[in-house]
Amino acid sequence: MKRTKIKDILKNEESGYQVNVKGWVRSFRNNQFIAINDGSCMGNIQAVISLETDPEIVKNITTGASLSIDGTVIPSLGKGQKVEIKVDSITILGLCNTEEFPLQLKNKPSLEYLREIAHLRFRTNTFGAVFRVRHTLAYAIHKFYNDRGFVYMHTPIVTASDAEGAGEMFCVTTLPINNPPRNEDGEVNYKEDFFGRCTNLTVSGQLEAELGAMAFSEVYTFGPTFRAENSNTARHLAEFWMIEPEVAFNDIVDNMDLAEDFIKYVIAYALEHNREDIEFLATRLVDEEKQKPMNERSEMGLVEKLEFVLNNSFDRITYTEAIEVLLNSPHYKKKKFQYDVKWGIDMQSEHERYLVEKHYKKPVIVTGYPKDIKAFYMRQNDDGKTVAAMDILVPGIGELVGGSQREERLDKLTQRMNEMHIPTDEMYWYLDTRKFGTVPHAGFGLGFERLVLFVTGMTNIRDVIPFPRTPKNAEF
RNA sequence: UCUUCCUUAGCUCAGUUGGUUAGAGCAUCUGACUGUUAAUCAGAGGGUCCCCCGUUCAAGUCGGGGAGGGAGAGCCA
Repeated sequence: MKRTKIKDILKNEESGYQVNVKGWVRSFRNNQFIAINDGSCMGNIQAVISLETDPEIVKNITTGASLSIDGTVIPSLGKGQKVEIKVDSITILGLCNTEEFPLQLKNKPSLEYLREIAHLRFRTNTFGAVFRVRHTLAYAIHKFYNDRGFVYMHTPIVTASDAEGAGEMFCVTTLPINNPPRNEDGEVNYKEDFFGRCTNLTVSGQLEAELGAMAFSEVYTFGPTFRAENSNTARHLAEFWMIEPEVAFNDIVDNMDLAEDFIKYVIAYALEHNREDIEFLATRLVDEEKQKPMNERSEMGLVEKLEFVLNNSFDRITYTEAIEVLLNSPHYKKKKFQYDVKWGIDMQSEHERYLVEKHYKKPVIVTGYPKDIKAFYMRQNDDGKTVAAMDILVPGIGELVGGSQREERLDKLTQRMNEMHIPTDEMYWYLDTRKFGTVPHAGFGLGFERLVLFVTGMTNIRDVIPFPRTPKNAEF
């Protein structure tokens, strides 16, 4: 018989038909009641076996074992579920030795412990929900851009471009690490390396995406990026996924509109299609926050927070206004900021958090940053001091999006590159876009895992990517 | 990389002023159980108290060093 997904049985609530179900045992009670989960949804189906079932089989129905069950869907005789399966025949597909199985669901294992058994943690309610939501968000991202006529562009993972200077990079080489070939001056001779030059894992697909935008008008990338920074925080990974749309003919305001529409679209899509998972994560969050003192708990539940974001427009302020808000804040006057506030600073997390969590209490888009704290490719404003950059700051996460209108004027761009000591000769291919039919254009980058954090209410980024890569950790 | 907290049974945690044989709940094992919902009931087994060095008659407990983890910070997405 063809397998039926548990999600479909639970959803249509009908009874009186034969099914085959396959999945893993979540619990087995009273020698009769098997709670089976196949990952298709949060819920388990209850399969009821007869007390005359072969004791050899009953013995092997243990938490974690995999089963195939044939039976009839009937209205449940007990409370707690509408339908259940009356089992006709049962096959153990894979045994699970309970003495060795490290996942004891009844103990509510900590997230930290589950991280150590990341290969098994998908079998918990929490991680099941997180990774179903992650999938839905990824799908919604492609759907959003596809529906708007964007071309999904695959930018390279291995790159020779180190121009952006967006942090430390991982070197990609096939040279022997102990004894690499060297030039006369003692430097490693990359001419003998696989690509004939020094190559790295990409830190961003933006520059390549700009090349695509100069032909397709609107493109986006969605792929892995790598940073070899020694950052040990709940918001950083060495390997993470980033979405980077790039749109020709867009200015900074179009860019903000796109980013806001995009974020709202994917949140709405997840709320619609993974309501049950998000509601479970919401109760999980409430439980977790019970450990915290009152003043550190969230004011809104997870679902309310997401709906609030959907139903309110993001506040849009300039960097200059943001600094004024900070300078006029009671927090500043009581000298509660650790870092000084004045025009020209690169705002610290404490400043961003104050703006977004205490002052505006919703997502905020900050534009017009000082040019000296931003990248070379951002378009210079007429004031000569600021650039058309935009960051979207979100409660609990900080910077979710960073983007800008790009500098499309060749002379201004090369001048800025020279000032910042970026080699224009190596970047000829990038500058060619400005030489041959340049147009105003804009784009942004959104860290996928930070989006997943926001939507799931999880607080550590290692818990929203299946196999996190962080300093000193690449197991599994 | 910095600050700070933590590390005791498979998991989550108690452990008093340094003092006999280190405890609990859950999990596991054995048995019971014809409607359970984190099933329940009875019994049993289970410890390199993170590692090293030191103080002491005596260290899970005190001191120093190291490792691992959490939270915050820097950098950023």
